[in-house]
Amino acid sequence: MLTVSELARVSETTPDTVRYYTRMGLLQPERNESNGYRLYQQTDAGRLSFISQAKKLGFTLAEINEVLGHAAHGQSPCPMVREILQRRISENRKALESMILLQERMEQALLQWHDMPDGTPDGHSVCHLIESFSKEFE
Amino acid sequence: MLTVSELARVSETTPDTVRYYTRMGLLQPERNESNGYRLYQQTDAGRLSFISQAKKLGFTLAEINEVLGHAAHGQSPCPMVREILQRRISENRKALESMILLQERMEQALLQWHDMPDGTPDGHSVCHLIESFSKEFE
DNA sequence: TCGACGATGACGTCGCGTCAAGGTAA
DNA sequence: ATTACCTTGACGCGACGTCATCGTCG
Repeated sequence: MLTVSELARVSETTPDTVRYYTRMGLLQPERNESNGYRLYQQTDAGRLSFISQAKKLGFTLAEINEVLGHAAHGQSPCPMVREILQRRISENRKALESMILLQERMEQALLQWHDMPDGTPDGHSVCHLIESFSKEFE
Repeated sequence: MLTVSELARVSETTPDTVRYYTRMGLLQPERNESNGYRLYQQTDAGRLSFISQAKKLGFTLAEINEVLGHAAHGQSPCPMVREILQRRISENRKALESMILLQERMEQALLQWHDMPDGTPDGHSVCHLIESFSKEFE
């Protein structure tokens, strides 16, 4: 039986994270009745490593929790796992595209600003760099 | 003088967002003393459009607030604006790289799983798809 | 006795969205 | 009287991190 920080150590994570996963229901330790300490089994280390692998594949904790729940009922979680990954891939593709657009906008702005002077704010303008750049889109 | 939703309409945003920006100090409306309603000036529409342009350039609301603060003191916010954008560009580059790595991991996993059957969970395994994939890294 | 560990609970991150309970305007 | 608007305040998101205050272990 392992305490929070023992489990954290063998799993290369932090006690705070172990407590957080426990709060979210991903780990269900027993309790030492005399002092209330959480007590984990050796198999929880495997569970934790499963969790971090799934996170590396882009799964959210809520999704991992579902997967673990299905597995605990003896049902194969594999079809669900495939679906989640499909969904995450298309979501991520969209997010990537908009981040790339942002990056291009930012780099283009810096380039444009290269030869522009700084200005002093007046009633009409806050920062002409940003304002001039915004007119590109109109 | 404009109410929240009037300002929201001319600025193509929502009343909730206007109230949020106000709460964050980005807008400082007067108040109608008789009913407490927020009252914005026409120039706040320009301020709001400045805010959304800056957001499109990757600025956070906190940063925009700083920029507006400098401008209000008559100081040129332009040098700060250049620095922030530089910083944001390198941060974004790192984020992009890790998202691309994630995307590659996810796509590789789906490919590998294509010819693998679903499994039933036992004591040693939750979902062999995820577990088999994790072994790639060891 | 002391320092490292444990517990719970609450609050911070970011940019809003949403909900409730009520007052106001036309 | 109805409906659309306004107010404040609180809570939700995701995945923890951190802090306070306290009890426990070796």
